[in-house]
Amino acid sequence: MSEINRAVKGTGDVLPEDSYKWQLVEGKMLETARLFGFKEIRIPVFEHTEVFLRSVGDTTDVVQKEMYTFDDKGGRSITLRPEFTAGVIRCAIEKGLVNGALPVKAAYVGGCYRYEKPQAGRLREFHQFGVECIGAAEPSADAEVIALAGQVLEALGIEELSLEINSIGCPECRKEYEAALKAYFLSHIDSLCDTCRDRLSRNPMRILDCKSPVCSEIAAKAPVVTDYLCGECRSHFEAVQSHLAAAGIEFKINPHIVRGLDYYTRTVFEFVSGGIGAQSTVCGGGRYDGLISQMGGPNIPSLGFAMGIERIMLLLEAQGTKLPKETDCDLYIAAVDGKAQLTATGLSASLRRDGFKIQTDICGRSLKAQMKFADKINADFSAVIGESELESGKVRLKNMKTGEETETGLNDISEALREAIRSQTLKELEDSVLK
RNA sequence: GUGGAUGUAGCUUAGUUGGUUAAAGCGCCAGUUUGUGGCACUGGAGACCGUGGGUUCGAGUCCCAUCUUCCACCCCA
Repeated sequence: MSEINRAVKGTGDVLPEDSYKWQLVEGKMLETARLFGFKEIRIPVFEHTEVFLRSVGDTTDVVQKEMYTFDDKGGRSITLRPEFTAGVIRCAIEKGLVNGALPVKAAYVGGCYRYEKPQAGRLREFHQFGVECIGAAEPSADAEVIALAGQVLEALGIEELSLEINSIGCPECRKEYEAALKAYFLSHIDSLCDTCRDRLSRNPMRILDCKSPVCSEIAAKAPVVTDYLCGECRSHFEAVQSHLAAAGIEFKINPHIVRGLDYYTRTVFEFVSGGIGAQSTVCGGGRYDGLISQMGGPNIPSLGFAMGIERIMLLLEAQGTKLPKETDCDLYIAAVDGKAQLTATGLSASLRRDGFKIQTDICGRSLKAQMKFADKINADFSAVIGESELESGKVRLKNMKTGEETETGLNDISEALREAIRSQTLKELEDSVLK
């Protein structure tokens, strides 16, 4: 296949038959966010490159090797968003939200772009749902944001996830910790793997979650962040835990959680799953108190999380979760000849205005083929228009599941259809209750 | 970016030690006597065998390169 009929590497399509799943999942996410007071924000897919350099951090992998950056025709350096936080914060500062009533609670859904080597659960265009809670410093805010993430995952029916939390302190206490960590790993430098030796100078905290058996054995005895937290950070972390307990949320403290974006401070957390291979983090987030001032805004705190929608889809798939699907077609109107088709066109138009999902033949097929098609698209009811119907002014509504037919006037079809749908759904409801 | 695997009709696959017009199931379209779906039967369309080179009288089958997808690492959602 040539380029013209091949999707770009690491991108995917959502087909018409599958889009309802995405609508359902995204709808559930935003709906749950609203329960917590988070309203949807929509920001551009691209920003000035500087926005990401300043926020995500210019030493991170995301910025150094994964951004889609280009110059536009006006000579501006533009980057496709690799994540949402930077853009949301930019918007909040630019539009003055940070000077208004706090906290600002914003939720988002949309595509992100990272030049990565694709594999299952990791794409070049992927989609995130997430929230930003701006201007809330209290530990209860951390707990609320974590609770929201948890409730979204619960509402989607995702099973067997574990919540892991950690505190990586403020810039002050982290400095001390990193020094201690460096000293510790330096004493074991001969045993560390190559990548970890490299990490020692750049970001020693990353060694903590190295998968190599030797490194993780060394890491297990390494100094623990939480022992180096300053008084304020320590009591903040403890209070977060109390609030999580009060909200009835189970969690595990994992001192090895390290987030790869520079802006994180204090609380960091992940929801991790076992079932979808190496890309096990379904949701990640935390606090970033310095980010807004770092981006030229006032000195106010902020926090949030993001979850990968494709990974959630993978989980739902792996669990075998059946997402409820609405009917695609209330009534299929079949026509036996050209004259009848004209009537069918008129009838379709008027019934659609009444809010029904109507399909009729637009391929010039035989009656039999039309019925087959009605069956294929799962039409709930069908009706045939032909000479006798045109003469008598009456049609029979056929229930495609039971085969039952009810006669009605051509002019009363709207009411008859409404009634037929109602009694059918009632019947199905009874059946499901009896079961 | 590093390592490993994969690639045959829309989908799932078969294809013998390289040998004539590349199979099957599902799906799609049409028909089984004229106005009714699901079942069955019959027929049809649909594949430059991922792509480009090479070896050979001859390659889906062998070699090289390249791309895709997948797996692990890296990183992250």
